Amino acid sequence: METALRRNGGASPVRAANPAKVDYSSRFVAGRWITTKSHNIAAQMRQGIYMAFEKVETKVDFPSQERRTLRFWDDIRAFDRLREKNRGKPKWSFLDGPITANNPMGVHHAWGRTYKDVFCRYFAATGHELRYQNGFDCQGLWVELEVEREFELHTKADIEKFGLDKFTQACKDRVHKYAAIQSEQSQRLGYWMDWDDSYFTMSDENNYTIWRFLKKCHENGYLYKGTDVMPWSGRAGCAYSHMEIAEGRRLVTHTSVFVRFPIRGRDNEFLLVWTTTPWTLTSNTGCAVNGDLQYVKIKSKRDGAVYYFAEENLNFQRLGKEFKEGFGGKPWPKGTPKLKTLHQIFQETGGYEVLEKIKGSELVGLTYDGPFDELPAQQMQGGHASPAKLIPTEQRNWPSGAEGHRVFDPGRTSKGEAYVVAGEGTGIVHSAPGCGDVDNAWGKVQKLVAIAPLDAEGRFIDGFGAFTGKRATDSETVDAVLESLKTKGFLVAHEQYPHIYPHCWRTGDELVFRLVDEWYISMDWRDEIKTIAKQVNWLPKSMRGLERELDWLTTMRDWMISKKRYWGLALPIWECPKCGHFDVIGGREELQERAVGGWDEFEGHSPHRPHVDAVKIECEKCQCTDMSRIPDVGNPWLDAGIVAYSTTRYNSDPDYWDQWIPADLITECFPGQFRNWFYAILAMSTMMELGKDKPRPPFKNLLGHAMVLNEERQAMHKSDGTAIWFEEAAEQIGVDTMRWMYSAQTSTSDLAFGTRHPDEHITITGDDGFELTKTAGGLPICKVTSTPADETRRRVILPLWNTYAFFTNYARLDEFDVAADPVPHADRPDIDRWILSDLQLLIRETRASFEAFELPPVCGAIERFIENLSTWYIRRNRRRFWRGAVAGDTDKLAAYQTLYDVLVTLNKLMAPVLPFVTEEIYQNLVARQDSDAPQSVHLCDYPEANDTLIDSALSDRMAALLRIVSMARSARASSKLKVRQPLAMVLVKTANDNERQAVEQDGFRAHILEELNVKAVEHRASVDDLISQKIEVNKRVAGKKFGKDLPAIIKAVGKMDGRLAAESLAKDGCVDVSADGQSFSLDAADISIAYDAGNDWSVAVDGETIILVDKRLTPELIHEGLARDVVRNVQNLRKDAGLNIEDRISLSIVTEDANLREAITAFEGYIKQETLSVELIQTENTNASASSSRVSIADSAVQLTIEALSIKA
RNA sequence: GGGGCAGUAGCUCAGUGGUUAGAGCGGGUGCCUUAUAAGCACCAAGUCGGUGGUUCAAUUCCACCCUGCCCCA
Repeated sequence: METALRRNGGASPVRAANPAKVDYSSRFVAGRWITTKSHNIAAQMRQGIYMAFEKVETKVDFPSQERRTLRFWDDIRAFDRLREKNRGKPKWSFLDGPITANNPMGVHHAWGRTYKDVFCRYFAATGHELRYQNGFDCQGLWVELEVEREFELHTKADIEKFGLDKFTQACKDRVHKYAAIQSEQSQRLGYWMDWDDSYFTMSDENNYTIWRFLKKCHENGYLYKGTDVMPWSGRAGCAYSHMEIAEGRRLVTHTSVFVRFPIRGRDNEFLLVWTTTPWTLTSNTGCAVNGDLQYVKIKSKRDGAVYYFAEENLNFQRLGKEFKEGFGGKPWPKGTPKLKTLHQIFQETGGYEVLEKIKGSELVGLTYDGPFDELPAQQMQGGHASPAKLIPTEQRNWPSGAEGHRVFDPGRTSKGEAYVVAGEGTGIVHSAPGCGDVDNAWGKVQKLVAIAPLDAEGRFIDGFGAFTGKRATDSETVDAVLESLKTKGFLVAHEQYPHIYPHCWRTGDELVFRLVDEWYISMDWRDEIKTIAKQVNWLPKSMRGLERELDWLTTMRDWMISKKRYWGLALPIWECPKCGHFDVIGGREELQERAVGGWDEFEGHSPHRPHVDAVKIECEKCQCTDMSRIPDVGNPWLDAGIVAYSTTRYNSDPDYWDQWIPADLITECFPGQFRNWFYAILAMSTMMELGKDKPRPPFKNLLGHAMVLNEERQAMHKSDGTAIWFEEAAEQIGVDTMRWMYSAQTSTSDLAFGTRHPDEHITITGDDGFELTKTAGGLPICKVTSTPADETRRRVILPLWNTYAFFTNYARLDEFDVAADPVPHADRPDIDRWILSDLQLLIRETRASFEAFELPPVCGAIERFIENLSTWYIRRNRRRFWRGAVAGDTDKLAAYQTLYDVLVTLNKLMAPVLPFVTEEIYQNLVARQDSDAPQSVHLCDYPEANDTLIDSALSDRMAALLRIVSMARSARASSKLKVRQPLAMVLVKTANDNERQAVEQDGFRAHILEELNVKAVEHRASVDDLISQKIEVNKRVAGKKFGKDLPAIIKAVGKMDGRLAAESLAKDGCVDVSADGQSFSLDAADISIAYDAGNDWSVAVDGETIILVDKRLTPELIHEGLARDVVRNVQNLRKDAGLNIEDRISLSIVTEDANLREAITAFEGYIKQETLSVELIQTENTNASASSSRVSIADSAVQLTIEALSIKA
């Protein structure tokens, strides 16, 4: 049952926090968020007021508007209605990867959550029933560590004193607290989920389904207990799996030592050994050499001691490259000296001589005195460990460490590479099977005992003399080891050695290596997982996800699933204290059946420590009734890996599971997940399917995305205050903008989101009375800047909004009726049919990209469309909207109907990505006009392309027109005549039929005339009679080629006929010139062709297209240009005076420039019409008023005065 | 040490065995505006990481090397 998933701890705090039931803003009234009465359209819609378009302001506080839209959705129960609408329709299954419920959301969480919401909205809009189940990841060390911090618990002993019951309850409480906060924040993002039905990985259902999985592993023989030397954190008190240590590698400097081991049976001869972890020398039992390697035998002059080590190491500059270049971007630590070569070390101590060179194989079999043979641990047969059972039975009669020290050759790896090589060390490797994983493996083969020196806290156990009780990683311990080595004559040299060393990724503790028993799942079934992985469509393609996952599956070791901690999955492994037999329990019922004690104590509790630990079962082998659960908890990736089964009622309702799995989509941030969630869910699902006829993958499509960085492209960290909290970004940037940023970003590229300014504490306020000074985590709100967000707003949100505002505000004035009979499509002008055609293409493209789970092309196509709409369609058609109302003006009606349809459809196309602003637009454009329309844009069907409206020939012609206009603008610009100055003529030598039609067809030509402010445009087959071509030498390129001959070549080229040269270049690709009696061939790189149209024409050339603009001015043209200057200045004045666009004015103009006065008189009608002037008075009196302005037109002083009249248009 | 990916303009990145290698941002200059905190046009000395090789032709294919990131050891 799904409900079982949130039964934990009885109460359901998420329900209580759910704003779908509680007024969104009221939660924050106490001290922070305050909401005033709504002014937006959505608010009016709630009251059922239908009327003409609401006036649209062009300056909008988008975050405030978003908050009001959230309330609107609550009020109309928009999400519930969407689910009702789609109930019973074909299923589309999204499976959520659980978010760690341990802290409030940061801005980086919003990327994946945007993807999730966008696809769910799209597939809902295309008529699918969805499961809207969000998930919280609850169990694991990260929660424990936060709880430890909260209650100031420093060690595992502290926790046990505190009480496991209390401790795990505190962990549950923390998870519930942050799950509630994250739910809240997600809703602010516009994430539509069933927030009452979130799953929690700590739920009974989730844990028992993992039990079932583990039992299946056991039944197949894949579960085993092993001992291994694992990276271990003394602070956290647990081993780290190989999956985890990668997270915490840091550059640190350790004291490394050169130590000499006296060879037994030889006088004054030593093995030279080197290590960066001197404390492990206490547990040395062997030395590894490479039998094929050349070794050297030298004699130190100081004391006559003889040393053996690899020949290559004598002069090897250790870390030479790192000293110069640093460690992968991290510089060599300051103050750490350059490392010495062995040659230097021996020279500095009196010099040495090389006695002979020998093969490594000659060293094999030598025995030696170890550096700490006096310790009891070194003298114990079979080695030493605590607890003693860590020593495998077969080893218990092996000779003690001190007795057994021996030189051996470990040979080669499975890939055929030698284990021991010369280089950083000495070619003789100190081996401590109790302190290293490779050493441990060698020891088993060589019969060298393991001495495991450390306890759970990383301290020396009994048997280590003065070291017992000391922490291995403390610097005093290192000093004590050095002192002891020195006293006993073992120390040759020590140094500061920088290297990348693993650390505990949570506590920062230096990891040590410790012999432990842990539980593993064998990976002998990795091929089965690969088969499942291959059934998944890994996206984006360029992530090469399948390859990366298969790579991991090939190389990964057995999966260590145990952790010696408290808060997590109780591993269902019961072990017999008498005979060592273990069994795995597959569920609660099975446990109850097998229980022979402790059930009462467990009954009524979730399967967590400590209560589940009380249950005892009977051993099938020895019939004792004392089998107890192992104290370990599970690896947290087990928790997240089972959700394809635990959240879909696999155990209780197989039909339900069958309908929803495989899921259509999962999507997560990919770095790390190939070996974490992606791996865990694939592996666990494979096991659950094992033995079925048709094993199914848990999901069909996997969409990954990269990481969020700060604007300097560096990782954001909570610790240094650079991580941006969700609400800081949401309320400063607006979530629509954020969602677009994430959706438009190439999925595989990290997003340089923005910068948090940790020292700039601010209060965010909104025009809805909103006030926010603290984050959900109680921290001060800091200023966030974001260039990509500003860019997105400028490029997408504002053009959309302003286009909408343009339409709406004119439609209001004109009382445009959306229900009017449509002007037949065939009767609409070219430009209308063009934008409608492009709109259909846009619909096709967005649908196709959504279906392919590719958001960047959706956003890219929409951005291009908005740009065309805003900078071409609207700009070209403005006058159709400005015209006064005339009965039967179908052209104007066509313009309104076209733009209306475009906006309404575009708005629906964008709704999944920008749910807020599209809702606002929809309410005004559609819902307000039509009481039968769906109440929300998110209840509308996604647009479908009308193929009959697609006219590709028209699109091609429009593209040709745009190219011609762009080129002509360029020609005009080079003429230095501003566009306000009308010109007589533009000539176009066209390159193809589309261009020719664009020039000659009325519907297109008119745009050229207006756009360029010219009186005529003509097509010409040739313009050779008007322009000349000039060839010039590209001196930089040609100079390198011709050297000293260049001056003569330049001279010769200057005399050439430009047209012939150009023809030659076009035909042969070169131009031949003779200079100084020599012949040179110039190619295209050596020369450039300039077009010179003389003084009368200005020219632009691109490929075959040539455009000429007539620069000759007549007095009439000059007058018209002046008149347009006047109009422009009056319009500015109108704007400054705050007049409405429809207000009439009285205009008076004072100037002494006779030419200007003449122009004004000649174009009086035009000026009055354009400026809505009822009267135009030219006087010589200066009558300054508020709406008066002195301007300069054609270098003459002019005073313009306007006065608003109360006459309406 | 092994494997993978990447290295192209100040920045972020497209792209290609074949004319003069592109886009956006940033910078500069000019223009336009009765929707737009906008917009438009133009301007730019790029060793296409390096060295060899294949080829008529290499930024593109091959080899080696350097650098960065990721994975594994």
